[in-house]
Amino acid sequence: MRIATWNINGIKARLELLLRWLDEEKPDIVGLQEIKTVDEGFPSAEIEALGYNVATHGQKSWNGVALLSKLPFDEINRRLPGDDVDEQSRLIEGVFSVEGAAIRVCNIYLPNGNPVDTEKFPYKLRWMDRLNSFVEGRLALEEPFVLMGDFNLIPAPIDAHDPSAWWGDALYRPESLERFRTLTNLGMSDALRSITGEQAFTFWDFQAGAWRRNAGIRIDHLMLSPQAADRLDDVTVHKDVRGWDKPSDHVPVEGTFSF
DNA sequence: ATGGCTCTTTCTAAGAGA
Repeated sequence: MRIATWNINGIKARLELLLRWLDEEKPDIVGLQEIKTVDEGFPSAEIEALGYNVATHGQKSWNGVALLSKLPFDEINRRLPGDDVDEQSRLIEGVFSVEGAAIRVCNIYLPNGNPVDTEKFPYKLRWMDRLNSFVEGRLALEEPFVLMGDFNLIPAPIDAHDPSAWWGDALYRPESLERFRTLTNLGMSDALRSITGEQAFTFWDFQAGAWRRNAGIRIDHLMLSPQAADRLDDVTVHKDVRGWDKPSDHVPVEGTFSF
């Protein structure tokens, strides 16, 4: 089974790109972030025509996440628990049956957190604290659990073309990295880093010739419970998609699993 | 090499992204 995450940066502007990639790669489960539309505006019919079931957690203008799956959904969960007044649509989770067992796939769009001297940074940190509490509960289920998405987090110096340029940025601040380490310490492993020590970027800014200069960062991740990590065979970063017409600034990251 | 994009909106300029 192949499970992918992709920040699509606006589904309306990116539908042709998504359909082409789905048609070429035919992944089993895809988590999209930044769909930037309400649920009613999501082009489900075109995606269902390629054989996918679709679940969305949309929001007007900003944020918004979706799950696409060739397998039927046994369960769908929306919203990150822990703050009843948080209006931002940043989490959708699906449960699927494979070989008689449950596989849980949670798709997130973690807050960016910039600028750090505004309310956006403490919101990011609180969101990460809530996420870690949520993950603790999921790990107690002892299931194959994939937590994937745009984490807006650079895990280590190797994950940026120029780490020093990110010093002080919410994606690389000590407070953000500390909370990401907590996620790892709870038992979630970084799929790509468990496969390779090589540098691999997932985002290149639209500005300043970042793609041409390969001035990227790695912020899109698949984090795995022990039961999912045991079944991981490979991780592929679909870097070529960044060079397609009207690309997103992020590319798909896909894990291949033996279930 | 300090270069400067692309999305959204009861748009037409401004906020957000990272």
